[in-house]
Amino acid sequence: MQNVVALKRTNASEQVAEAVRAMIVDGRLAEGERINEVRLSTALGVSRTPLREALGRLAAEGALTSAPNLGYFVRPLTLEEFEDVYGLRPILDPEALRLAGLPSPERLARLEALNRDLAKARTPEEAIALDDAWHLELLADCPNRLLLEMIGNVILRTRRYELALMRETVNVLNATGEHDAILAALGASDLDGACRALKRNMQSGREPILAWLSERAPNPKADPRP
Amino acid sequence: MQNVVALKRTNASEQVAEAVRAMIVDGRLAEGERINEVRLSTALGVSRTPLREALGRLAAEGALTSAPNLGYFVRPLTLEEFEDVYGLRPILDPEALRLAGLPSPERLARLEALNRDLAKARTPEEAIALDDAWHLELLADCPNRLLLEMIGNVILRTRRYELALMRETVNVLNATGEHDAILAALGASDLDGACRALKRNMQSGREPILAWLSERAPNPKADPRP
DNA sequence: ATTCTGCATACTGTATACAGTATGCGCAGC
DNA sequence: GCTGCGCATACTGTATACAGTATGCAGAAT
Repeated sequence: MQNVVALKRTNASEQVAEAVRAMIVDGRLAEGERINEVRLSTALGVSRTPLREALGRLAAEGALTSAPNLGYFVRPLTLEEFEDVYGLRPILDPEALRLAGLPSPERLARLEALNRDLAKARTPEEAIALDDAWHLELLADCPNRLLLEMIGNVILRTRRYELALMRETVNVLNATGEHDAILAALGASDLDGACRALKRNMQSGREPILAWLSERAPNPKADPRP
Repeated sequence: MQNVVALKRTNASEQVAEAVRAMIVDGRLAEGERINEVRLSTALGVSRTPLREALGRLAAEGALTSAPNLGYFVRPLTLEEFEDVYGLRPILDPEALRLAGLPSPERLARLEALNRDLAKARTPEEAIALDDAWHLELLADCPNRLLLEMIGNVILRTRRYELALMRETVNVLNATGEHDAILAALGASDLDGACRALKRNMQSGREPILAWLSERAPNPKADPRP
């Protein structure tokens, strides 16, 4: 693992966790797939020990599931997890915004710039990354770091669903209008209105994914064991 | 936490994680204490590998912190974490109750019984355990299991603070009245009123701990490195 | 042809060995 | 006496070895 840029971080398992997390959210590890520890560890250039520690952390985060004597599996995309994960953001995000308070002019300008970039995004990956960045920027002043951490985790879990939908159906995320509404309220110093608009924004992404999920019936070729 | 039923416990690291988690919340491992992996693993009768996997999970849960090349430390009780953790429950719990809806008569009866037991509790440990059980029972019908899991984790993190306060000052938790108010609203089918009362209940425990925390200045004898 | 049984194989779970880094103490130098 | 350097020690981070369990296949029995 010495080929990784700078060894500022002495910790291999941390880097491995990051790498595997990325492989999961962008689909290089398919949903339901069983993790072969030997293959994956050699592919990453580390031994099984740090890989397993990383897998354990990812399981705690919800990206993986584990089955005794079978090992780890990439968590399948299910209606149940989707309902849970998407049900949380309309709760968490508005509260975080309320705690963050009205944004500074600089932050407001960055939010508007990000939103313009989002309108110009062409690939699903780009659009989702910019949308996520916009929301994290919106909440950056929230003093409750634990709440922010939870939101970050929830964002990662939603990303898999959004990516899967956008790749299978050419549905392009169009949240710039909703973002504008939030920014307008913030510009008018209407924090409460912004929270309400944010809540609506967090609920609106739900329907298309829900429809797609419930119509694709059983999981494609995923190992359904966990 | 997420393994509610666990049919077959073949897994050592899981049991180790549970054991160490208990040692942390009830104070057998002091706040800020550095974890000696060799000592702890032999004390638990396992090797370092499963212990380390457990420690990694506990770090992900927030019970431990890790420092490169120094290992794991029991997370110290800090004002910052306290504000974060206690700030979350007034957000999460009422939303979970709203999703759970009005309780069945059986659940209502169990809640009243638990509350009577709580009124008779004599030790801090007993009172806290009953209070936690009451809240989990209140929210048991919440369909969002992920939200429940988060609340469970937050409860564990608050428990350390409540225990520490009650052991150092003879302050006895007295939440039965607030619980009664919630139950009264639920009995009158006033879900919204119950949610508001629950929010107040979640905020009221804050002040005494806050006062105690800010007056005890620097950490007692804890290693402040992490 | 089908089903059951036993074996070979592959992979996980755990223990242990080894290397690299932080830490504390003693000793030299001032 | 005080400070700085260097070595000894202890502990973490990682690799590897070993044991136990699940899985798939082949061959026998029906």
